[in-house]
Amino acid sequence: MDKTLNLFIDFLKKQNLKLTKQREEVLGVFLKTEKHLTVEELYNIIKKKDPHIGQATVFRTLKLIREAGIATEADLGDKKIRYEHRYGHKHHDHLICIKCGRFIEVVEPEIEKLQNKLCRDFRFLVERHRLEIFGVCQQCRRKDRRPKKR
Amino acid sequence: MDKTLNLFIDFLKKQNLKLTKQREEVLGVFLKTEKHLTVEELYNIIKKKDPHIGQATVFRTLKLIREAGIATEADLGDKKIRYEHRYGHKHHDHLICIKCGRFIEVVEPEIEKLQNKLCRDFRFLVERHRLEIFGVCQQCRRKDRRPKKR
DNA sequence: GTATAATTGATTTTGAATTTCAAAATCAAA
DNA sequence: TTTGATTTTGAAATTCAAAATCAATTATAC
Repeated sequence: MDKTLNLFIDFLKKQNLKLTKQREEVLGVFLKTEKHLTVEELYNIIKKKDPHIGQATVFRTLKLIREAGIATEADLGDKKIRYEHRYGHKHHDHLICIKCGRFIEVVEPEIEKLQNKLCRDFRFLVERHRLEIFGVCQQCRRKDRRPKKR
Repeated sequence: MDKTLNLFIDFLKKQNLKLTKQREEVLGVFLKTEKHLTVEELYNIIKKKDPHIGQATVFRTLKLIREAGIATEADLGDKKIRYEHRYGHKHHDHLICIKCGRFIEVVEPEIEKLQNKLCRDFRFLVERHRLEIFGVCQQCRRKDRRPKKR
């Protein structure tokens, strides 16, 4: 947490930006919340602690947090931009259930390796990547197989 | 092309929907255009041939085309939904340049295999997946290295 | 043909993302 | 301190693609 905060402070300094209490609070709550949050969701959480904070501040700070490399955007199928932080999480991909919206975080180092190789072949300098696999999760498949008795 | 049209007709029948000349035209132009199109872009192309067509029709038809499995959504970084058709294209992933927006279509069968294995391990029934790698393409890297002479 | 059900397209509405701008806060220099 | 330049904030407005609405039109089964 403090390590991540310092990372953020360093980033802000580099950009000639200041660490304000709002920015610190947005980062703090964001890191504490283990969810893939939209701007609005995070805003609603923070509003409870500090009713004076504005949506625009949350929006802007979340953007800074992403630029600082502390968060990544995730797309879980709805149209909203979701942010997930990396504090306590390594890079991972997503299996996303199209029935229930549930998602599973997965890592397959072999896939990562092959991706990097692929990019080298194209002389392509990777910054980040995103792999989303859409389908039906185990629970929903079971439900489909055994529909409600009547 | 005709094969794809038949696919679409079958899909429509299954849903109790009708094949209209508008729907046929939208599909036809969409398949002919080798681009990752937004609704608006496709609308503008079709409008030239048939000025009476409405944007809503293109929007709705594109959605049907996707539901029929003929197109997939692609996300090239801007916020707009882009559609790409599969006619003459196998499944592929994208390398997307964050400098110039250019993208490269790539396939790595080993990655596909590993993805499928991963899903089997999680008893996850794959419908589709999307892999986007963001970074800097070869051309832009060259430019960065040799900035304009002065 | 007629009934009925779906489709169309101009238009409006929605909603998330983003911008605007005046007020407030920050901070270095006087 | 006080000042002045600069940044930040937050309420509100704007933007713009996506989606919904609805009366008029069209396709299809009967």
